Amino acid sequence: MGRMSASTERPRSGRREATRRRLFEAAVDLISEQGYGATTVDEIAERAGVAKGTVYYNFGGKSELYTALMEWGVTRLADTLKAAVPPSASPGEGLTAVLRAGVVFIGEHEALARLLMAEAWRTNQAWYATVRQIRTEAIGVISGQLDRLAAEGAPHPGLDTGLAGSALFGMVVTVALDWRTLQPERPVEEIHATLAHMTAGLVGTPASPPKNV
Amino acid sequence: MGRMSASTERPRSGRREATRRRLFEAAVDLISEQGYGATTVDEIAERAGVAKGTVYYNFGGKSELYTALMEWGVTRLADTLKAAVPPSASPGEGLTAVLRAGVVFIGEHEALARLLMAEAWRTNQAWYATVRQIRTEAIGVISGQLDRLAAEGAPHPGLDTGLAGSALFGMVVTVALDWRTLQPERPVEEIHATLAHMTAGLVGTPASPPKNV
Amino acid sequence: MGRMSASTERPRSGRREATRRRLFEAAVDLISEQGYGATTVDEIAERAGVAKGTVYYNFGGKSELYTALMEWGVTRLADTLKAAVPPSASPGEGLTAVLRAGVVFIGEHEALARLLMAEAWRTNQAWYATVRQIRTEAIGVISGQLDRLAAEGAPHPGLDTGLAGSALFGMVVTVALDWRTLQPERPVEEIHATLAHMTAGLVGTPASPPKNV
Amino acid sequence: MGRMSASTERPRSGRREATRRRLFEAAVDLISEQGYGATTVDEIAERAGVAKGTVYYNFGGKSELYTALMEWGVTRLADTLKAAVPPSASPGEGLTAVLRAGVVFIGEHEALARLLMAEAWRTNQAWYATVRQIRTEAIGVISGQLDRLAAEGAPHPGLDTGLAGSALFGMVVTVALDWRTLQPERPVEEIHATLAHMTAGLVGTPASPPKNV
DNA sequence: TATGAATGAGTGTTCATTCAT
DNA sequence: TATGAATGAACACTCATTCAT
Repeated sequence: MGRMSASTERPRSGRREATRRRLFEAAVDLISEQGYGATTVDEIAERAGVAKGTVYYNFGGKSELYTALMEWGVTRLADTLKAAVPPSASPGEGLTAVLRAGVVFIGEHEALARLLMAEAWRTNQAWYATVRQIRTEAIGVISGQLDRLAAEGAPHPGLDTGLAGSALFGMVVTVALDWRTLQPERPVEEIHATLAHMTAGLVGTPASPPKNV
Repeated sequence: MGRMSASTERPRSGRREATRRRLFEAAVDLISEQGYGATTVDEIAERAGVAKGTVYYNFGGKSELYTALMEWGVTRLADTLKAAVPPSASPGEGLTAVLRAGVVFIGEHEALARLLMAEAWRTNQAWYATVRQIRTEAIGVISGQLDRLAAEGAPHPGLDTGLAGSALFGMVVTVALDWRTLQPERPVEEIHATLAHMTAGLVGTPASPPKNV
Repeated sequence: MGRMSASTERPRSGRREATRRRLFEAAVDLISEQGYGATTVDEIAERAGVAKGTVYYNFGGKSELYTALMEWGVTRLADTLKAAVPPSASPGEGLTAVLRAGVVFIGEHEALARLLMAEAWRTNQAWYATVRQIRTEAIGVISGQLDRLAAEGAPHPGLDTGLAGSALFGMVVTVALDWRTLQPERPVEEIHATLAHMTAGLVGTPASPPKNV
Repeated sequence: MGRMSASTERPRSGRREATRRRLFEAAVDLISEQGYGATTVDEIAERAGVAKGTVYYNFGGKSELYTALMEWGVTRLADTLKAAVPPSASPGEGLTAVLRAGVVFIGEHEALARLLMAEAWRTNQAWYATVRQIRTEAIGVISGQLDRLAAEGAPHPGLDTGLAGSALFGMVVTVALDWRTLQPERPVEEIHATLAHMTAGLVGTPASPPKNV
């Protein structure tokens, strides 16, 4: 937060909050398509339907807008993944659910996912810390399920669940983005099915006939 | 006399070819560290030890240099992966070998891998076609091994090997970059081992005995 | 709010219009002295007392500024010529008046006249259409008087008044510019007198005393 | 072709002279269309079919090439006009002949004529002196005929023949260029006829019957 | 006599940022 | 709370010129 001078937090999104949201949406679309450097503040303001100065009034600058954007978006991803695991789920079910939720989320927020991958390893950017931290959270949700599997004496005792979480995260994002970019007409179920095949060995599911779960 | 010969090829490397190579090397380093937008032509020329005009004389512009760079680099990746599969290898061995080669390559060419992921889904860039095409080649090598597995009646009959190839590609790049970025001190063998665990179900390897770690 | 109003017109001159005018004035002087290619945007901005970016904010680029300039200037020429013919004038008087007005205008706007001649037949320039069109207007005022003369059964029945207008236009501009460039100290009346001599045959005026013919 | 290094002037145009001529021709066309500033040495060399360095080897630089060009071209104009007056011609016939020769010359050397008008009043250019001097020569031929007319007690006793020569020169060039640019399909005779009409008053020709066409 | 790769000062243009309204 | 005219440092790019071959 941080603007807000005299009075306290105002929950109701007045004119200001609406402006910020419009700027967010304009920025995600443009930056994910063109990249941060190639997207101008003019473009963002124009697509949002406001004057250029308004960007500065509301966010202080281009990079602050971008950081806020990443924070906003990636938090939603982490929250979505966390919410995807039913409390009663078995570890295997939990893992499957998380991966499915990831695919669905990316299908609905392609732009954000593209940004996430583009910035994930660019360590010398101002917003790297933000991206990394929340990316870690997202991966943590996956690793959490792997830990539960391991605790149950799952197939691979010595598995490095941290690294494996990163692996599954990369797998999900890559598959989902390739799907949206190259074959957007395919039903999401086919994507899920492929991922289920890929992780069958981990989950301990008999590969071909997924009777249970 | 004096005009270009028929094709762009120029057999004698001579002065010009040497200059181009130096510019390539300077550009990969700088752009992968700083990003395309944040890298200036002046910097590239300076690191290559040539005058700025030489960049334009040889490549025509910044973006053309970048495109040539991507083509050059990503071709090397695809070639490396292709060379990684011994002719006599079983499908399972072949897949394992490809993934290992991918990790090794990325370990040695982080810069390139970062660029690859950053640009992979940025469809409106001038160089998108180049990146996509050669990325497809790289994934094709993986999918090829999966096809061989499938032909042998591997664990998952209905597997979409194209999508699965993309999944494994994303997994390998993500893991390898996370390794280099967050835990560069870990031995490469631990990375291989984790990937082996992840793909055990596919390869049909008895999951339990990962003796080599 | 905030976007452009319907047309490009902007009723309140305000700050912006003042800036544009200053840039115009700076540009005419500099370009007519040095030529378009030899005049830099920096120079124009400096003489106008604004920052370089302001040129781009207001005109979009150097060539657009130049086009606007030509349009502005040449429109003034055409307007001046049109206004020079008193409604009650005879055709002969009208023609004389137009030529006199042309000489006076050029005497006061050498810079513009030089540009006009320099660009008049440079057909592949961005601003050629503009120059040509308004030049045609100016010539049209002359041709109009010639038409009236012809209608009165003037000396030369078969005269191509369009071409003749072009001829007189070229004559006036050439004489006026040679005057300003080579003999600026001569009184304007001597220029008028010479032109009157030259056109005496057309106008049918007793050229002082045209005893014969 | 020979080597032949250390001999004296070679009147016969060897390889070198041919190269120079090709460069001349390329340069007139390009510069007259685009202007001096907008024409690059690369373009000139390419159109001439030689390497860029050859321009420097033969002329020393771009502006030297241009100066040589102007000198070459404008000398030809003056010579042509001088040659156009038969020794036996009356002053009136002589003037008519000069103007006709001017139109014909410009019809065949449009490019040169455009340059002449574009540079005629640009006093701060390196080649201004050249242009002015030879332009003066050309006008001198016209003024010469006017002087003869005046000496015969021609229609306008007090005529300033210097200024009048300039006027006729401008008239001829303007008409001829407008003809080539806007109505190139018209026969040259129509242009001559119009000019004859315009100068009828000077020449003392009975206006109505322009029998000679 | 000619070439063309290389140069680098100079220029047009962009764009994040400021600020008076 | 929002605007948009103005800014100027930074940048991509141009092109006349040089020189080793």
